[in-house]
Amino acid sequence: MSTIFKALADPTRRRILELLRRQSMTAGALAAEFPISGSTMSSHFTVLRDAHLVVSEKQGKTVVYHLQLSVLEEALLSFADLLGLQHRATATASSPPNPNKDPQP
Amino acid sequence: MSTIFKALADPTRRRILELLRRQSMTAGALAAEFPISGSTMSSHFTVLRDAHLVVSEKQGKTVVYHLQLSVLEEALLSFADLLGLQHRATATASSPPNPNKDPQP
DNA sequence: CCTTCATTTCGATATTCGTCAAAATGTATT
DNA sequence: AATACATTTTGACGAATATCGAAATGAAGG
Repeated sequence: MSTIFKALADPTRRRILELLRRQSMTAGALAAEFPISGSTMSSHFTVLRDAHLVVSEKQGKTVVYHLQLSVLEEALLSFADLLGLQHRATATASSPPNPNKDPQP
Repeated sequence: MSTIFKALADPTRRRILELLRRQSMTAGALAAEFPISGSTMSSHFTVLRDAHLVVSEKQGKTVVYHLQLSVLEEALLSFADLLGLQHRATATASSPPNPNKDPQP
């Protein structure tokens, strides 16, 4: 729980998640979106990976990062429960506005 | 946003919120629930106050802390929106299990 | 094989964080 | 006023964090 909130506590990392919701991206493509060094980005990726908010997939020369929306969802939900926040059916795996690949077969 | 997530990133602070949901409590009563010093507790209170997750009310010799559930709710909700998480009617101000005072007149 | 490209790891540094004990500040009560 | 109590502020410390540039690793491609 702390791991997740700690991961969410940094604006760069929240923005990374936001970008990854639209589409999975390579480390390089993500890094290009921020004015910080690649090595710093890499450590942000590590934090997000450790929190299981993203997974990485090596694809030849590059590394693609995927958002794990369900993990975030679960965490937020169980925290909300802890505090007695109401919520009805925080639907799992709702399709993002424009999914990664497979443009609607 | 960062302020809130940062506040939530510490287990002691999350537990404080949890306790305050059941009932508003004085600084001392809260401190008694944790194995850490009063001064440390005080700085946790400051973090929570800065995030507007609690408000403090001076009552004579003591200070009573109140949870601001709506703020937490709003933050979680708008973050969920940002990530496109579904949610239906995260009802505001649902009465806690056993409200602070006024035992059901 | 050697180079190039993508990413991560490694030190290094500055800042923030959680913690404590001691001191300071209020607020009653005597 | 002097004392006692509740809380906060201060100053100190070690651990963790965000950041960088340089070096290391790994995968194609020539």
